[in-house]
Amino acid sequence: MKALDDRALGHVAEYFRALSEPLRLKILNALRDQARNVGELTELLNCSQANVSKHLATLTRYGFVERAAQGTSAYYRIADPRVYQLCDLVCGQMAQHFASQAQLLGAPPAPSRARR
Amino acid sequence: MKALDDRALGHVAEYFRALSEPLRLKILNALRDQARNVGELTELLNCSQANVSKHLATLTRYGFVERAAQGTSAYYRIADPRVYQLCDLVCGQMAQHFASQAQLLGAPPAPSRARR
DNA sequence: TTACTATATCGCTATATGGTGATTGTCGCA
DNA sequence: TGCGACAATCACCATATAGCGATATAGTAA
Repeated sequence: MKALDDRALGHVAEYFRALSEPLRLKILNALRDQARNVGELTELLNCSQANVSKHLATLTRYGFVERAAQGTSAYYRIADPRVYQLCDLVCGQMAQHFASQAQLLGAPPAPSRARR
Repeated sequence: MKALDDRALGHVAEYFRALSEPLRLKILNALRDQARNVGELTELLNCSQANVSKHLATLTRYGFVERAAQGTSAYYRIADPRVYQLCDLVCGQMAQHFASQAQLLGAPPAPSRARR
């Protein structure tokens, strides 16, 4: 990703946006170990079926999950487990960010250089 | 990220959202090799100064960049280079996603084992 | 057929936010 | 002091979208 043209960069932004909704992350988390159908997800996540379907459509469009019809049900499963690498990276970076913020707020001595 | 509570999950979503704007990605890309002030970024990215400032505020809030006042200027630099790891991961996953989509659409022979 | 279930989609509202121009605040210099 | 440059913020508009209830669609079984 040295010199990205605008088009590619827009795609990357869309990719991140697809992961920027708590409910979609919950869905990915619920599918971590097993495929589930819409009804199961609706119950697990405690929200409306329409909403789950809409978010599943988004996740499918970006290739995060795959759909498999089975009778009248639709089972979804993780299409690319590497999405969890992204989440793990973010978690690690967030942890460090929060730690440094806590240090800024709570550290009395303020050793090197403080304030933003 | 095994069992994330809602609070942490919301934070992860916010983190991804911060990276879901093309202009913010452009800024990060422009800061890849060197610190720049707001005026330079405004010219480089060919957009309004107010807009650049707003996005820089967002990037600062989430710890992606750091601000250093210097005279009347404000120089911004990458605070955590690991953000590029995220972008690289996304680029790789996107490339594969597009490749498989192209294969689904246009591939006649489907050589070894098709479809991811 | 008819009835039932499961999922996808539609229409809608409320909210969030990207973008802009104008304004404000701050710093450095004459 | 006043002036000019730079950056941050304000007020506003336009758009995107999460969420909801209602409806449409597809599969299954009687």
